[in-house]
Amino acid sequence: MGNITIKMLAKELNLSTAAVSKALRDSHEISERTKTRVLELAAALNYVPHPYAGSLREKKSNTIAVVIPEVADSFFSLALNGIEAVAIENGYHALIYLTHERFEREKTILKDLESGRVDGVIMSVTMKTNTFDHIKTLNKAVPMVFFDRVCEEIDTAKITTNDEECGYQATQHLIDRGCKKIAILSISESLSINAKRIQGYQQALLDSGRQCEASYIIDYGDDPTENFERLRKLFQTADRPDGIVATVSKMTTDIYLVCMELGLRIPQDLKVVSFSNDSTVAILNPSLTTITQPAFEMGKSAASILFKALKNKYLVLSEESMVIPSELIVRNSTSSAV
Amino acid sequence: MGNITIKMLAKELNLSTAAVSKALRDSHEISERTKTRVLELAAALNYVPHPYAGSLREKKSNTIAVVIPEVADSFFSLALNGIEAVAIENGYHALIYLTHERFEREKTILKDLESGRVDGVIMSVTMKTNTFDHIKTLNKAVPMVFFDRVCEEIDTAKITTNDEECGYQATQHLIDRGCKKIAILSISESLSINAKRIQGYQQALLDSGRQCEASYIIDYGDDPTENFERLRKLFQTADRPDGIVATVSKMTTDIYLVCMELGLRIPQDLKVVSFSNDSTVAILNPSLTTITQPAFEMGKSAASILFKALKNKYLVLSEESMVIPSELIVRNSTSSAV
DNA sequence: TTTATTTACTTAACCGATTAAGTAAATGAT
DNA sequence: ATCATTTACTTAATCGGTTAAGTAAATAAA
Repeated sequence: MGNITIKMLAKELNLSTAAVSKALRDSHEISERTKTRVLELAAALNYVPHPYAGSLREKKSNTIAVVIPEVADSFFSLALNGIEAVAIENGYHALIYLTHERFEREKTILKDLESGRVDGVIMSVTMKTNTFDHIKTLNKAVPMVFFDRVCEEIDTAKITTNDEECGYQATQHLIDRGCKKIAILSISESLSINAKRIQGYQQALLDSGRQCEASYIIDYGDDPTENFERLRKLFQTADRPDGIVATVSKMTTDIYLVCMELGLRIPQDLKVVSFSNDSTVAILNPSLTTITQPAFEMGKSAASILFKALKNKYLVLSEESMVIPSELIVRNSTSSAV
Repeated sequence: MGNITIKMLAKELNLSTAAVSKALRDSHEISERTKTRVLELAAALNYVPHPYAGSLREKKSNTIAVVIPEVADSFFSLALNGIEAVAIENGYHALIYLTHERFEREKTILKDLESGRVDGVIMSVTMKTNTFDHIKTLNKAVPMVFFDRVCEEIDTAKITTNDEECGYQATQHLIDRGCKKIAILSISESLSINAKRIQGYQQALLDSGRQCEASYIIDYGDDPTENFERLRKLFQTADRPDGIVATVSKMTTDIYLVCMELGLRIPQDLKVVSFSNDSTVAILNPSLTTITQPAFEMGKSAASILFKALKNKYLVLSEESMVIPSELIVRNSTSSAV
């Protein structure tokens, strides 16, 4: 587009581009008179410096990348809100990349980011990320901060919540409310947060003198119909669970719908706890007991730490990792007596 | 970061940077032997071209900006999904800017975008946008496409849904289900889509021989407590409505909560229709009758049209506007007999 | 055999900004 | 009055690519 450049300002004012550049940056080498002339013309012509010219020269893009699986998910959209807020504060721009849980896409995106397009990367890996060379390669070129779905193999800052403890808490809560057979829905083998939540679940069962039956750990995959069927089957067995932990928000809909279909009552026949950041949980029928993650704060912290690293290149990112606790919010889906 | 550049490849291969550049772009001026040598070294050293260098020369950033009020909102997050999908397909990158409904922020963002940072802009204005100079100025420099919250004053492509018709449909549906006193929650005076929804509401009332009472058009603002209070007051009057249309999703929670608090039963005492793209509406108590917008498709279309314009600079954007209809999905919040 | 053309490069300019180094004029110091 | 310093600029190099224009050598045409 035919935009105003420094060259055009210089010509108009009979100055060199260097003088104009320095005037705009308030250099002591330029007289007040000239500064005023430059600033006035720049304002009049609505001059906006071209960001890529400066970036090239300064080797600094003032841009970060956010690589996440999905944005139509309360957790990630809230986290993105937090990231963006901090980015703006720091005069940075945020490029967003959605992997849609596809490993190949993640690889392609990270490869592109090696180019110098961004100064730093904030990311949450896909459910399927099980090799890490692409991440290691990028991490050599650009500072990275992980949040939520972190990658243990990379030595950098990781913002997580207390997943294992939450798995424990959720399960313990169901035990406290009288559940005997507690199931858990698992999203991905390779995801560390998923593994931790399940570890917490197993520990809670063990601590209360129960056994962990593998058949109560249900895989929840990509295929919605299959997920639904799997739940329906589970809920129709003689040994059907009387308590269930959903490790991600979107599982909740299926649980409620299958219960409606089969005539199972929540919480009388089945008590439900879900990891969720949805604002509608309070008006579900019954309202849903949740483990609510500090999504916004996690995004904010991830971004803050990244900017700290960008300002201080001697910062050791791996020492900046933090764990922000989630909250168990008890509602009616786990009421004991009704 | 110390990345591989064309200069380094050139030195290593005893070639000029021009030769390397041409080899990488498969120019006929370069011999097969040399191309192979270049390509092999580039692959071995994991060369990724610096995007800003090319952008500067080509005056093309391969980046678009998405300016929206919020991302923690089902409509916008789904739309963003659609936009991003099309961007990737076209080899483009998406910069995201959130206005958080703040007019000043919108102005600052648009000003920055005049710089040449992006090749095009997709946007949905804030609730408060009531002057348009900042948009007009940007539109002179960069092609823009509006979606959902469009700006009538700007002559360019606008992707909307049939808002007026939907306001009519929602209201008519409540009339059909026997409602006598129908209220509507309004988000913003200046927002054209809001105005249209309310026009549809008024038309439906008129067409069925009723009067439109101003007291049934409720302003819903920024302050959550105030919104809640206003609803509570409305529902406590002798003349309280027996039907209500929520023009945005987040109002639903308040309606349900106020009803719970006051012991009003949905749908017996109050029937509710909401504009919403939330996936949880089916498991609310009672499940919520919605006008569901084609959010993903709107995002996709907006992006497709923008890229069409980027490929063909003679395209007249204002002729590409389109209206994608929403869908009334009847659920239990508007059941007539119970 | 001589000239024309093609091949396979290199040189140099450019995109828009920044900045180190150079310079002429004005001011200050001795 | 002379040299030193400061002021207020300009020139030129740079970031990492792309490309128009130039060129030497090889091949083809007359």
